[in-house]
Amino acid sequence: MSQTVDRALSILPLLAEGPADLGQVADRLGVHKSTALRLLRTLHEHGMVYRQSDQRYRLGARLIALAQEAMENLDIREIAHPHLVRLNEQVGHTVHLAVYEEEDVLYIDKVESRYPVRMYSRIGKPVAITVAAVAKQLLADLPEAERRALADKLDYPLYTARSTPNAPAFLKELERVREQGWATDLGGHEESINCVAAPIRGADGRVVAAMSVSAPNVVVTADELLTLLPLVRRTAETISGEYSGRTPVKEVTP
Amino acid sequence: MSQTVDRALSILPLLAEGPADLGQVADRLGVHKSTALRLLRTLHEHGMVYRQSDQRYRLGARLIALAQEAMENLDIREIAHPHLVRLNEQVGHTVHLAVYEEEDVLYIDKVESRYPVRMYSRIGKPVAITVAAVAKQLLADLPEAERRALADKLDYPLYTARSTPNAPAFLKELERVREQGWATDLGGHEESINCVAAPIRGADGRVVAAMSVSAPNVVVTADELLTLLPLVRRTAETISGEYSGRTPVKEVTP
DNA sequence: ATGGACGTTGCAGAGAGTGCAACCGACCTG
DNA sequence: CAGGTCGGTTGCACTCTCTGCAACGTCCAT
Repeated sequence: MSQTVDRALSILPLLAEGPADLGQVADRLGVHKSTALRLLRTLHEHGMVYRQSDQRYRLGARLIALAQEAMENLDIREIAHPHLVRLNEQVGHTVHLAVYEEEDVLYIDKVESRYPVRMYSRIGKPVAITVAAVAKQLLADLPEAERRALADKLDYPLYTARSTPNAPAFLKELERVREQGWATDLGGHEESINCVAAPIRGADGRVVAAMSVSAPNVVVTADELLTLLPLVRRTAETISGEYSGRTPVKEVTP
Repeated sequence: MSQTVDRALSILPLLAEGPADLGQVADRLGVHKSTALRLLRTLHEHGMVYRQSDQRYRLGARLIALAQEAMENLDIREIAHPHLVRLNEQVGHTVHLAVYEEEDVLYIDKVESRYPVRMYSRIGKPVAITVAAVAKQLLADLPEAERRALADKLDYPLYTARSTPNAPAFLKELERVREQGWATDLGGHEESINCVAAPIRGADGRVVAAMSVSAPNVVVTADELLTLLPLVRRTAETISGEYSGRTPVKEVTP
């Protein structure tokens, strides 16, 4: 809608790939160097990009700090956190909280496994959308049309032999998740890692977030992990209650 | 430098404070509603802001994902990580890695304590710049003029009785850190938490990052923590060597 | 020296962004 | 249910801002 801002913002994902110099930025934007320079300068003033010692640009600290604030302000995160911790204390495995937002699924909270073998993931990191249990859980709740459109648009990388192979399979899986009210990922992302996920719903019944418990095969088998499902669902249910205001929470004097 | 982009970027920190509606954004920017609308639309297209169900805007998922990528691409982080993990295995306490960048100090990596009592901090979070050991370590290396200018500009919140109270005290402290080559925070941020930090230097000798070990009083006393100093410094030294290319690291075929 | 690569600056022209005013729809209120 | 208000949205004419160009400066390698 706004050309200048559009161009400036296009620089960011470009720099996210790695540092680039003025010429490279100008080329990839398809604008004159002087134009790119002015845009970069403005981004720089706001701390969104940083000029490293070799004069090349990379993403800046303010961007990271902003993202941090953005996450801390998500109230679902605040409400869910203590419950995630408690669940982690009970089961010992890694617990994740994720949200869906306009074609992205992001982990927004994580409590680390107490076992030495841990799963790699990071808060803020986009989730493997076609296979992760939380992603399935979140997408399963989209309106039919949106779900189909998204499924068609996605890539289906074969992380493992059990990864979701294509759109029809994905849609079928989402349908199942929708009906049963929980989701799994059994080695679809990493051969040896299984997850079970449950939905967190707002007052209107829509899924606002999803949480999951993940554990590697070497610690518990998939079957053993599934026995935790009732506990996971109950936790999600508790969080839903608190989030939607059904459960009275302690008042905070302003 | 570029008015439009400048305005658009100014919206982000504003939304970081919490969700806002169109009118509020327009007011705080000092522009007409229609202008604010167009800016927000552009930001929205890039996923930098998100329109929640009550029509208000908040920061979007793409911003968080971008920041994530930005951090993963910091090569100091990549190099340091295994060493931080190893140190954590040896001492058990929380290990942090932080960088300074244009008036911000950020944690860019963290390995959690293995003790149940943990320190609150988060990757990407701006550090308490006037008291944290890593912050002192990083600022101590700034050129004299810049250090003074920054010290004057900062606020000196009294987190505890031992917090750095003002600019002169801070500068004196930085001077000491500079000379001794390590830094501490003994209850200056949180009454019961102590940290020791050491610098990581690039090939030119400049400090590029700082690392620290933090532990609460209830686990080890400040004196006990200080006995770990040689180990911390040695680790920092090893990372410096690898980062500056003095230590040959395994080649990666392109 | 000399050429090239890269970043930077000043300028004039034009295209993009701006504010205005009117519109729309939702929501209250009398 | 008419009338008011409030918030978001749209079309338009004006003009201010951004753009690309060309020239310049600097550094490096030849």
